[in-house]
Amino acid sequence: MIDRKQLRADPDRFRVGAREKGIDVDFDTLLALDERLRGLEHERGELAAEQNRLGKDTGRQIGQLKGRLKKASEAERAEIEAELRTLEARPTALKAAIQESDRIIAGVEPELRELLLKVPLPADPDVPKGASAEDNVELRRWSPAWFDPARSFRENKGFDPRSHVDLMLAAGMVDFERAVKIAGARHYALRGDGMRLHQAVLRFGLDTIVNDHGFVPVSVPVIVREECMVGTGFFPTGRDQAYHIEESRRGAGHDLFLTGTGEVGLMGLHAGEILDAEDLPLQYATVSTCFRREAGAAGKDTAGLYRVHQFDKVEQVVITHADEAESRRWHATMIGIVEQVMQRLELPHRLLQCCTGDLGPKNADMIDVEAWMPSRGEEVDGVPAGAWGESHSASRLYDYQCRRLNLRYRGPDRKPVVCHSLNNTVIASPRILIPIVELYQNADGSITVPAALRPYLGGVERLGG
RNA sequence: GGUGGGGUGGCAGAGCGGUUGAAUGCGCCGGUCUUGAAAACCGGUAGGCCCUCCGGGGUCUCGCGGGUUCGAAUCCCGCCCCCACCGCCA
Repeated sequence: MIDRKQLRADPDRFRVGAREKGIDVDFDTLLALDERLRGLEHERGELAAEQNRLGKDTGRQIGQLKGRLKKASEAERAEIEAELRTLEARPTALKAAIQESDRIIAGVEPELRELLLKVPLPADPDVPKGASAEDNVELRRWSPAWFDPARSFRENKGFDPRSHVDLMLAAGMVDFERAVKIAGARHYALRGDGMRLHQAVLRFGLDTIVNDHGFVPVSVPVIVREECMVGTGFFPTGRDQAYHIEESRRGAGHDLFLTGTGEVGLMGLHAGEILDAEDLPLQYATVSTCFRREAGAAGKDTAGLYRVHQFDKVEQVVITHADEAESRRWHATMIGIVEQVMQRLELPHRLLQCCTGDLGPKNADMIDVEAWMPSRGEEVDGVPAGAWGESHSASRLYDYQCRRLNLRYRGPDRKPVVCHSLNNTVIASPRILIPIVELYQNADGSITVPAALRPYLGGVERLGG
C-alpha cells in the first residue's frame, strides 16, 4: 500500500506510475474520497472534543443531580428534573451528531481503502518503460563452457534434443496421465529419479541460502488468511490466481487461501510488529509448496512441467531498514545468490531487467532470471530451437508490502518506521528440472547429474538411459 | 466435535461505571553517583489520524462490531481469535 500523505503530496507520481504499469486506478475518486474523509474526521474530532469537555464539566453535575433526585421530596423533584433536562440536552444532541458522523465515515472509509489497495507502487525512475515482457532489457548472460545457447543443441552436443517430457517419461521420472486423473490438467507426479532429483535440487537450494548466505530457514503455513494475502500485496489484484478454501461456508469464522509462494508466509511472520532496528535485516528462507490457479493462462504451456498448479520453491526474503541504498544493495546481493546457484548447476541463463509493464503492482524493480530450455521455442525442421524460460524473479518493494503488513521498526528517534522488503526465488522445482534434464541429457536418453547435485543423490552421476 | 478459561501498552500483569491512555514490575532511553562498569536512586517511555507559529494541540484505539448511559477498558448482545482438558488423528 502506498502512503496517503505521499499520494496527496504528489498525486501525479502515482498516476504516472500506475499508467506505466498498465494498471487502471480511479485517482480522481480516490483523491476526492481522501479529502472527504479527512474533512469528516476533522468534524468528528470537533464534536468529540466538545463531548469530552462536557463530560468533564456537566457530567459530574448530572451525576450529582441524579443522586439528589433519588432522595428528593416532591417539591424539589420537578426542579431537579428540569435542571437535568437542560444539562442533558447538549450531550444528547452531540451524541446523535457523532453517531451520524460515524455512520457517514463508515461508508466512506472502506471505499477509500479499497481504492488505495489497488494503487501500485510506482516503478523506480531507472526502470525501463515498456508495455510487457517483450520490452524487458537483457542485462547479462552466462553459460558454461560446454553449452552455448547461441549455437544449436546439435552443435553443442552432437545430437538433437529430446524434451524433458520425453526424457522423463522414458526414464520413469514422471507420470502425467495418472496425475491428471487425480487432479486434472497441469498436474504431474514425479516418481523415482524424478522425485529424487526434485528433492535434491530443493535441498541444494536451501543449503546454499542457509549455509553460504546465513539466511534463517523457516517453515511457514501455505494455507493462510485473507489479510495475509492482502498484506503481502497479492490481493486484491491477484485474487483469481489463488485457490480459495471457503471454510466460512462450513460455519468457520473465515476463509483460507493457498499461497502461491513462500513469500506470503515469510513476510506474514512479523506482520503488525515493531522491530528493533538492530534486529534488521531479517533474512529468511523457506521451502514450500506453491499453488497457482494459472487463471488466464488457458492453452499456454500446456505440456510438461513448465506451467503447473502446484510446485515447490525455495524462497528468500529480506526485511531491511527504510533505506533505498540498503534495499538496492540487498537486491544486488540476492541476484548474486541466484547467479551463484545457476552457475553451480552450470545452467545457461540470462538476467532481465523487467520493464514497467511487467512489474506487477508491488514492485519498484524486478530482475528475472531465465534459463535456457532446449525444448521451447520455434521448431526448425521438426527440432525445437530452444528458448529462454523464466526460472527466478528478484523483487524490490520499498515499504509497499510492509506498510500493508504494518511491519515497522524503531527508527533512530525511537519513532516507528515502515520496513523495506525484498524477495527472490532461490530455486523452483520442477520447473528448474526442465533445463537440467534437457541440457544434461545424453544421446542414449540418460541424464548426467550436475556435479553440484551429486552429493544429494548419493553420488550418482547418471539417471535413466 | 465436547467442556472450561481468556483476549489491556515492547513484555508480564492490575483495573471491573466518572479525574484511568490506563497502577505496578520488567525492558528501553536520559540523568545522579563512580576512574569506568554494575548496583542504587531520580526522571522519561504506546500507536494511528488531523492540525501546528514545531513549543505543542485535537481525536481515536484496552480483540472486533453493536447497544445501555450525561459518561464504558469496566455493564449488555453478537462476532473473531487464543489457551487448557477430553475425543479423534499424520
